[in-house]
Amino acid sequence: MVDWKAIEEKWQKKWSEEKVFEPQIGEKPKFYITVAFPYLSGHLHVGHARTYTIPDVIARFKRMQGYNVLFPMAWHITGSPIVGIAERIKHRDPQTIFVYRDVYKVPEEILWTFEDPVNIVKYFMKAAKETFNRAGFSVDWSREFHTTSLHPQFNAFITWQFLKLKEKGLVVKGTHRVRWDPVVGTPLGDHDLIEGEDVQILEYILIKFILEENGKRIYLPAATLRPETVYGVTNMWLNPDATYVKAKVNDEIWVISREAAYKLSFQDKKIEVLEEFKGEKLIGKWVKNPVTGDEIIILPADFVDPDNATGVVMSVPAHAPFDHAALEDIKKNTELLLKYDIDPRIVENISYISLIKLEGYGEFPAVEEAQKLGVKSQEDKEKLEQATKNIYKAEFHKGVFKIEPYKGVPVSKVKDLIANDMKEKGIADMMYEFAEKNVISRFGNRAVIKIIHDQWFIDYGNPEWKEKAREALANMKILPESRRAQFEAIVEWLDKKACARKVGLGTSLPWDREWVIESLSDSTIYMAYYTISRVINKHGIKGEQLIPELFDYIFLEEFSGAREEELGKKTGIPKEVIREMKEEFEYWYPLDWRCSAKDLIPNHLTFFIFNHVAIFKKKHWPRGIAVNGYGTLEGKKMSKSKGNVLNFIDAIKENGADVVRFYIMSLAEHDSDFDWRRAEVAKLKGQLERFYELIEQFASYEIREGVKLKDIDRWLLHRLNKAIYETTKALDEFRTRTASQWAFYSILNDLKWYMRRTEGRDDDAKRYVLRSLADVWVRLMAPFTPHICEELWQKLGGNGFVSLAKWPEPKEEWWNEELEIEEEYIKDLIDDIKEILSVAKIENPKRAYIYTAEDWKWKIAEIVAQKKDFKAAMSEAMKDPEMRKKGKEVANLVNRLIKERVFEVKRIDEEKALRESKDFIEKEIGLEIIINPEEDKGGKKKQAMPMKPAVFIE
RNA sequence: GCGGGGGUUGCCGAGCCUGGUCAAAGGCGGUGGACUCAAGAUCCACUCCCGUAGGGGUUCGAGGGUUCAAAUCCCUCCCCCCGCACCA
Repeated sequence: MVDWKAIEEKWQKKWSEEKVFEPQIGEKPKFYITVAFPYLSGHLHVGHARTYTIPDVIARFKRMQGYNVLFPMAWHITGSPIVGIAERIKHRDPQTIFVYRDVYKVPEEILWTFEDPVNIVKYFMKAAKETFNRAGFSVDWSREFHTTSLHPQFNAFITWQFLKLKEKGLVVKGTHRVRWDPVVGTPLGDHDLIEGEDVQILEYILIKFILEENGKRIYLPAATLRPETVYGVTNMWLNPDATYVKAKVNDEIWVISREAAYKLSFQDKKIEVLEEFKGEKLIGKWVKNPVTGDEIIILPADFVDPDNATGVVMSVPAHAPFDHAALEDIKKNTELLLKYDIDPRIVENISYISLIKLEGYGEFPAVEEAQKLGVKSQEDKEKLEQATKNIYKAEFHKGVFKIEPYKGVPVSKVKDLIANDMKEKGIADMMYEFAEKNVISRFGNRAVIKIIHDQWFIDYGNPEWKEKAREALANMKILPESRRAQFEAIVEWLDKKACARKVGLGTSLPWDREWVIESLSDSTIYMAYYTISRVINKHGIKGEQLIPELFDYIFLEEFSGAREEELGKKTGIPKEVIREMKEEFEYWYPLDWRCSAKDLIPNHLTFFIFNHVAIFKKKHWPRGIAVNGYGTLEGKKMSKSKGNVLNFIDAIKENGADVVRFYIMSLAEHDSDFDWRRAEVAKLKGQLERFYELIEQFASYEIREGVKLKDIDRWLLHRLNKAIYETTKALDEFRTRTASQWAFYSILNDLKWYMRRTEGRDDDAKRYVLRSLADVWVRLMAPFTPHICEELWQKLGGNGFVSLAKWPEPKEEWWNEELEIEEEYIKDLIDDIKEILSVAKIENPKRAYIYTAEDWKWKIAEIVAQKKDFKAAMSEAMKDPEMRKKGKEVANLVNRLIKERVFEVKRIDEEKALRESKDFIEKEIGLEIIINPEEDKGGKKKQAMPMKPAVFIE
């Protein structure tokens, strides 16, 4: 049995004592890799383990390749969730207590101290650090820090960052729409909602139809998502039973539903209700279309929902199935019309106005679609929904507008064009509305949409900035490369991003102290801070000493003794120390790799690019991003609220760090997800134990010089070379799964085969080969399973730490492609014979006769491989008089080889290979074999082809 | 709706970018065998269908197309997952 825990503790202690992972700047080429620091509202789980193990494996790999590697870590505690948790603990919220006591296993006496958010942060920072140490991460802890004003030095850095952004005009103030609790008076984030987290916010265009009343202008703002259809309005719809109001809206008089008046009061509208009445009051009146000037009649419609947008709807029956159905219904309903004193002939005479040319449809797509789906009346709501969806989609994507002045413009473009034109002329307004009704805050109130002012934004929409971000991205490596498209799309799409709020932990905006910089905005360039963090920690530099000018010098200016002198005086930091910081930054920057899980692509990782290009010189722009996928647990998504979580630390305690590391690395690659299965982990543990025992055994073998190797020995060394080559290639691209397959499984399988092939042998050659293999294998595995590899490296008598040992490289003299082909040849032959035995059901087989392809067949194969064409190959072959003698046979063979496209031929000595492996083949198939006898048994001889000998079994 | 990514043999998951060597890697599961007093572990074989000589047939979401040749390229359709911001 392997004592995982003892081995892990032993080596973790040694690494730490000897500061193996605390690089000093120097002459060696540097390699700087970071990973998104964790937000510490709880323990890390095995999904996180993936994100952090990848960069560690890469760091270890590059370190062994001779790079000076920096892999630092810090903690993110910015934001409101931790404050919210403290709040909920204080109020003894059962769900929160369940998560912290039962899922995260926080001891009771500590749990109650969590009423203070600072204690939560302290507890989980400590826990996370312990977890990372116990995972064997090669982190340089001398650079550790955490965010927010609780860390004055980092606070000073973020202050500097925001001053820079402000200076460049990239932080701006503006208005913004938010989900809002109208009772409590607070913005609502996703986690503040008990219902409706994913409800969209729609932007309705309000088109102000004009109602003349006693010579006064009153507006009926019809709400629509299709402003272009204003040209096809035939009538208006109001719900006769709903309550409407006449209200003073800013300086105009509007008629809207009572609900709309309430909602609009949050959207920059000063509302004063003058009068309330039922919709029926306006039925039968006439209003004027502000765009076309048409006079149209207001008709009654039950389907108009006063709780959606303004409750005022314009009717476009040619292009809106609902309007069409309702209009046809009402045409037949003379009784209803008479009730409102409307002359039925007026309605009868309403004619549809066609606006959009749509391929596959005639004048009135809505009418056709309704018919097609079998709509009988406006009561067929489901069918009408479907028809609306179909028409909307089709017209939007394929429709062409046909009314001047927009004739010929695609609907997808004309929509915004018309809306903007109307807004400019003051005949249209807009209104935000939820796509669904039930959006409920955690306080139990129905949310509204509010427009807030004075919000600070980072202006990612700035065109010059975008251009620089594009440039940086184009020059970066993205892994996997297939994610680049997403990055590009996000860069284009990003616009103003609110960067500060009034609650939570963080750094204050330097020019507006009541605002706290939010978490996605204070985590974009901290990789630069790591470079100087060691010096700051070492010399105990205080936050107030880190003045903006000092950061300017370190990060943005050229080396200057005079500046250092000057800044030394200003800050009280010795100028040598300032020089040290400057050197660290210049040495380590730019960052080589940024790692994170894929969920951060649309925000953090892209902000990371933007902020770097905004602040730093081009030579310091980041070089690469690698993203990874998530993890599930036994096929299910991990969810702490359901308790379905495996904490990283618990996984380590259960299985050992090396097992967990290797398991996670071997499961999935790049951005695909992995699934943690207990049974498989246990299996892997067994395999790694066997690995340990094998190496231990091989360690006792001496390497003797000058041993004579057999083919199969050299075969194994060749395969080992290949494993080295492929592992290295995979790790260069962060493909940990492929790498682990080559570094472990491939070698294990080859070793099994080798043992089978050499059963009974125990000689110097075998011992030499196995010992050589051990030496390589341990180093290939070291990035994945560093602890047991250190232990094994010691047993192998290696120098120093395996963590710092030289990464293996293929040995020129070990390559032997031919042997690999020969070995495949033997395997194939054994398979063939076994198949014959099973298919032919030969009774009592005694021996197998093997015939290899005659020399001329090889020659023909080589000619075909070269010529790749029947005629050319034949004429080449016929130059040889020997070949001419068997012209027909040659032609047949050439024909067949061409047909089968056997264009890659590497000649081996088949008979030699067979004789070398004769005993083995006989043992495997349980028959005597006779190689190339004189006699042509069973007339099979002629069937022999290159690489495929003929076989006859008797 | 917008944006990104997918649908592969019982399951998970490679391969598809650079068409042929793909019935399609690897793992899991399953079946049989070796070992063992036995179990476990380990090792070996098989695991789409058919087949008394190493072969043949039908597959890679659906339907078309390009090609001597397509899981791989093009078009159309269906289905699924993720993100859409002030939230870490």
